[in-house]
Amino acid sequence: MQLHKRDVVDAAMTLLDSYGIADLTMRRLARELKVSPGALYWHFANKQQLLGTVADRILEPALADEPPPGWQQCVTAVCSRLRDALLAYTDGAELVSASFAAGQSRAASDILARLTAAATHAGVQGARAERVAGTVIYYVLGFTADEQSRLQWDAAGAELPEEQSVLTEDPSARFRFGVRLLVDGIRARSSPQSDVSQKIFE
Amino acid sequence: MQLHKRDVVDAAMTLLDSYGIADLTMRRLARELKVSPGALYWHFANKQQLLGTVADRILEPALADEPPPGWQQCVTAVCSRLRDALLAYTDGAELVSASFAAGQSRAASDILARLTAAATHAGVQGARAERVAGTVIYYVLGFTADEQSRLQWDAAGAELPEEQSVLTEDPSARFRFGVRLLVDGIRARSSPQSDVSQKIFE
DNA sequence: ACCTGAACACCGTTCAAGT
DNA sequence: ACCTGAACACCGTTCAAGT
Repeated sequence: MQLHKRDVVDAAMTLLDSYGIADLTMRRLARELKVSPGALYWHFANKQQLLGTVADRILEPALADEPPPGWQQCVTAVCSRLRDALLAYTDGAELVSASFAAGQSRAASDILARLTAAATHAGVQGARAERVAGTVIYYVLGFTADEQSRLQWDAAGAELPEEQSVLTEDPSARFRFGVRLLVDGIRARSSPQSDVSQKIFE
Repeated sequence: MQLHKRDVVDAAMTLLDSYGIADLTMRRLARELKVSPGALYWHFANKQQLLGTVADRILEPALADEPPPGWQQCVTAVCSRLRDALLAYTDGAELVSASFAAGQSRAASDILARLTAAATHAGVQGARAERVAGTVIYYVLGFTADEQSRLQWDAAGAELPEEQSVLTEDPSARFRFGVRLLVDGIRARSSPQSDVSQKIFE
């Protein structure tokens, strides 16, 4: 029977979670679907576009329900749901990072929009709210990609060197710590009159 | 005459800056050096290791002189020198991000160490200082990779859509804004008695 | 409209064999 | 010690031709 976009993305998700991003190739995907490689190019313009669609699916659960009211709770919730969604698939963070950077994921843009709204609600003026949202996203993607690569390196055997132990212990706590750092920063940004750095840097 | 590690890295830097990371392949590099592809594997274990060495060279200017005293000035200086170093080569941010994530760049670790020292100096306790340093690095790499990709997309023709204009205007100011956000966060973290979020989140 | 088959122009890595 | 040549097992993408 006919090949649909949905089937392609389903197969891509399975491939990704089973073997990782390096094995998510157009040829491998075609083989799994028992079609010729060229068939995929009827449904997707190129690999980047396909990966963008995969990214959207990974991020779906992170967008499932409305974020809570109150900008701090909103930022915290959006970040932790984003991280959870990324961790749910092998190499999820790496794939979404790439698609976000390439501007190929609608879902990623939606998440950015929620963070921007939260920053505005926190009292950050106009265009600055977008910058705040960007800063937060960079952190979550960077942190989670790092966490996930260590996790997988770890799972694939081998004791960790002493030195790295502090970096792998309680990632959730380390993550929340960074989020709070950003929230504290936003609070300081949003009320310039109480902000010492204004004098120093501007 | 003999092929030395130095020559390989020199050629790699030229290739990177002229054609970007996608064209920095082992085979292309070998062709440029007029050797067989296999020759490179006498000097480097694999491509990842070679890219790590390239990352170290990109970061060299960022480590050239000691950071200023005073933790805020130190964080600000390390961040802006890091960004400058990354922007000096085509796809520099992307390459260094990958090598940093893979733990293949000594220079990247050195920069992390400087930020950790600054955080400690700011009064952040023990292991938390490393987390702060990580948060800052994720931001700088994420921001700069994004900035650079927009720059290059831009340079390669095509007017930008209205919507994206706010994201491309004055990147240096946007960058400093994010750094200040982090600095403000660090200040709040370092003096918990004056930190409202302690009550809310802990 | 949707897909096959085959081609094009590449990859990273290995390794016997040469000097 | 250092490098060649050739092979192995792949890539993404295109496109005439088929149904």
